[in-house]
Amino acid sequence: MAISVVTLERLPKYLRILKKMQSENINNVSSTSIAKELGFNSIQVRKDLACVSKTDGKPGVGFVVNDLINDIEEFLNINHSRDIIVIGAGRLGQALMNYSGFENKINVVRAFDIDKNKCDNKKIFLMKTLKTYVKKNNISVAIITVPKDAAQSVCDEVIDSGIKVIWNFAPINLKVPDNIRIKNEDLSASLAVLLNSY
Amino acid sequence: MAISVVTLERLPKYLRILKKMQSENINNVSSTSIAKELGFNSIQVRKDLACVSKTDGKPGVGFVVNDLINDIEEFLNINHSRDIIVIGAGRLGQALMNYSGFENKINVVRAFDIDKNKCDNKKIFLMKTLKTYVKKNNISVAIITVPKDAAQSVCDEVIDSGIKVIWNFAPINLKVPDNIRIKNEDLSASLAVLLNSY
DNA sequence: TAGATTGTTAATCGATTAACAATC
DNA sequence: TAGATTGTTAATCGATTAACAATC
Repeated sequence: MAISVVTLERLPKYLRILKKMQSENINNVSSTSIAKELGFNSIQVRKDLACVSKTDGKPGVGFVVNDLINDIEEFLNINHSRDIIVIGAGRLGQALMNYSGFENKINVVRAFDIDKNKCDNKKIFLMKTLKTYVKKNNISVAIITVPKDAAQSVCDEVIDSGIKVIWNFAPINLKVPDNIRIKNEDLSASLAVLLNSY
Repeated sequence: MAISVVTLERLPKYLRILKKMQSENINNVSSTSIAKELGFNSIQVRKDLACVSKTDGKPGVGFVVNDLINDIEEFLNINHSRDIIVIGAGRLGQALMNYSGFENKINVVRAFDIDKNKCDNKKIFLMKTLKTYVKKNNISVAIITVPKDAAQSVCDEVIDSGIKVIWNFAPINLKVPDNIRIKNEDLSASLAVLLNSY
């Protein structure tokens, strides 16, 4: 069965803990200890790990930290390096270019913008060079951080350039064709939950 | 019964559509049309709206746009203005200070940072002035955008200043006492879902 | 061995969707 | 009236949690 979105969302959290343990030379880990660290249920952790790990955990011992890291990275498809780009070199775009929380092999390599002045920065380029760059370097993932009103037309342009996967931070629901994968990141939804949860 | 998190997350999306309609002088809206716009199921939309709207929709007609906006805003507790602050005036912190996607009444009024040089900006202040400001202005919500390694100690300091609700963007799971509400925003989890969903 | 932890099967819980009578 | 749309009740679906035998 295909993995569920909720499990997918938990995997990076496991990965973070496992890498911390790795850096502390801890060899084995139990689902109980991972669960405790994250405030999850240990059965849930075990079920999640069962979806991705190639070797079973050992009763009484737990899992091998290094193996688990490899298995999760392979499953998440982040065991090979991957270049992604940002459209819109405003503050948010630049923040994402420098974000330290993405997995090691994910590199936000370039931002594109219509503003010539922004292109002084070594990693920011003019929007009109987008299509050539995407084709030449086989980029498939783009993050959109342009202002709301520009977002849909920029999105169309990005798709035209050959991008297949879009992560949208503009506060608008972008419409894309069926063959394009999109996630509309909704910060106001996150805030709504935070302000109102129990 | 308490509202579910998933419903809570959908409400801001409805609000966005409704406000767009309001600006276009559309008076009535059906759950079907909202659902279509967002790619949701119309029964789901109706159920969600039933949780928050004070007056029933009219069969054959739908809901009154203006009323729905008021009801959702009241429910989400964003019908009165609310000041929130940012801790860490890096690119992400500044991006959030200028983000246009939050609801009107939510104002990110100030950022705090340990770097004196950043405080040239009119809205950025030294960290050591945090506690006084929070107490004096009765601030209850803070966004943390400091580097990962500083995050937990900054978080402790923020709690000590009197903040009750924390929205953490640093890529680490912050630990807080039971009486503090926290959301660890996990961008690498979002990316994991995007790269691997179906 | 005894204790810790595993994976699996079954039970529970909650969210989504379907069906449908009511009504503007 | 006929068509559109509502709110509610029941069915389905999937995720979480509980129970437990197996085993290191």
